Amino acid sequence: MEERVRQLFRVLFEHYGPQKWWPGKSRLEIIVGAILTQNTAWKNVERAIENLRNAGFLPSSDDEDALYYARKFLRAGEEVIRELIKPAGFFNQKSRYLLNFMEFFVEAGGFEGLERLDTDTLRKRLLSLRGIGHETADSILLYAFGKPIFVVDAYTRRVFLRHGLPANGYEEVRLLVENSFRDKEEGERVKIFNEFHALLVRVGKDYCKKKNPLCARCPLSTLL
DNA sequence: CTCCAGGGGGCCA
DNA sequence: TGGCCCCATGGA
Repeated sequence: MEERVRQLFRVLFEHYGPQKWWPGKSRLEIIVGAILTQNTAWKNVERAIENLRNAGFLPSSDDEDALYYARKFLRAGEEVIRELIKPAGFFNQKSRYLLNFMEFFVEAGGFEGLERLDTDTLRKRLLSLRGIGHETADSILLYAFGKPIFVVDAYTRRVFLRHGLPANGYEEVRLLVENSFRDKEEGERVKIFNEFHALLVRVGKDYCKKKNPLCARCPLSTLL
């Protein structure tokens, strides 16, 4: 089973190459994007992020102080944020989710404070926030904090199901992938999980839509 | 017109 | 846990 997981990764990486995820100019922007992209096309998230940037709510790089921008969210309030993120949909919920996170972020002392926590504690703190479920929490851990956590999404489940791997329980799937690379160094696993998730999204978009299960042209078809 | 996208919460059994 | 409904915009 674990060998099959490693095969999936190998074939995808050899076919597509590095995906350069997560797109974003700063860690705070990555987190904002992770919340905005919930059940939403990335194209629409880009518009919302562009609106936020033009309004001065996002750092232009990690050299800037993320706490300054988080406080700016809190000062602005729901109404302002809601209008800016409208293109990303679900704006009534997501504006609250963003402010929820920013409040948590400021109280925790920003990245500096959160980095003092061990990964398991940080994961639990994130999951306790309204609007941050398993996938969003793990996306933040992997792409904004560089933790060796694999992100399970709908595409992962479709591909795994098609290839006879467990695809139901979130934790079951996540731990299967993480265990499949446990012999690697932590830094190497971060790179692998980063690419693996992005590659699964890529192959899913190309060949594994909801109404279009994997067709014969899928690069993974050779493994079936 | 319908379907769906880089989900999550609430409710129910 | 597992199923269902709601949330909302914009592209295909």
